[in-house]
Amino acid sequence: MPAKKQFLPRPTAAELSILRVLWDRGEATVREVHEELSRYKEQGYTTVLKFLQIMTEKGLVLRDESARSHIYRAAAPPEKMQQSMVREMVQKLFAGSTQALVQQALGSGKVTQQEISEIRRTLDALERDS
Amino acid sequence: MPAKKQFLPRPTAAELSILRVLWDRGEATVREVHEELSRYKEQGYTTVLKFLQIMTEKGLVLRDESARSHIYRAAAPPEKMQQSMVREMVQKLFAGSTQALVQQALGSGKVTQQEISEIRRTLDALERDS
DNA sequence: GCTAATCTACGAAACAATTCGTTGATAAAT
DNA sequence: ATTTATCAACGAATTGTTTCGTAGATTAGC
Repeated sequence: MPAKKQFLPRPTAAELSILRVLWDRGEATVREVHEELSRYKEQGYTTVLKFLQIMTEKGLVLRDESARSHIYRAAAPPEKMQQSMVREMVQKLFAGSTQALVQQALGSGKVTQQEISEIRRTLDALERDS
Repeated sequence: MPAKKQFLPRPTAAELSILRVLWDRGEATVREVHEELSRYKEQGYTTVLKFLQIMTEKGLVLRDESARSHIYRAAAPPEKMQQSMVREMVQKLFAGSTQALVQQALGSGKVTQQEISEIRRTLDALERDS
């Protein structure tokens, strides 16, 4: 039995772009990931293959080897990765203040009226729980 | 005259930890930065020196060489860096949705009652401006 | 069956990030 | 004035990231 990794390693930039494809499609072969990424960036097939092999070792993706074309999927859902990376950013860049991050994001990003309402509802729920 | 960098490069993890010290203190010598970082991580003096030299070349910090001990300060205020890095994270990890980032942050980080109120005021202000 | 195409695995090159030893210069202490 | 401490500069070793060429195996097409 292979040892399960206890916590997801932080993906590099290139690894993250691959994870996005997998999250999007659910699962994919090397060829499918490569075709998707090629739309944005010139990249060799074996480059993508190598990354997926490395990511398998790191525990970032899972591989189904039953067919000749191995099928990959992300080891964790996007929410888990988002949580982990947001947390890291709050610690390292916002001195631990979640609020500071939220204010920064709201101040510099586009947010629709409807999204504002949704955020309000989240704040309501947060208050109720405390 | 040295060419001014048009946009701040993204700092690496190690560079970011140095920037935090500089933002905290306003300015510092290599020794001061080194002493501060040594509290958390064993690190050689010349390692910190090297980083500050590299960061000077990259345009991340500014150096006053008038005294024997050069004095460094961050080239940009923390807000600028936060904005730039939050934007990148929204694009690469939240499919461009600022709201998704905000929801994720609120859901997993500690936020006090008072901070919630402040965020509400920010939302109010956002609505007025649109 | 033979040839093409497609796939994984391997290795290594190219590049970037991190670390620190050594050197020579300057200043401080004696 | 001589020794000692402190400093910036440099170069290089080490490690991590990104890239892809080549080889060998397997499948598909003829």
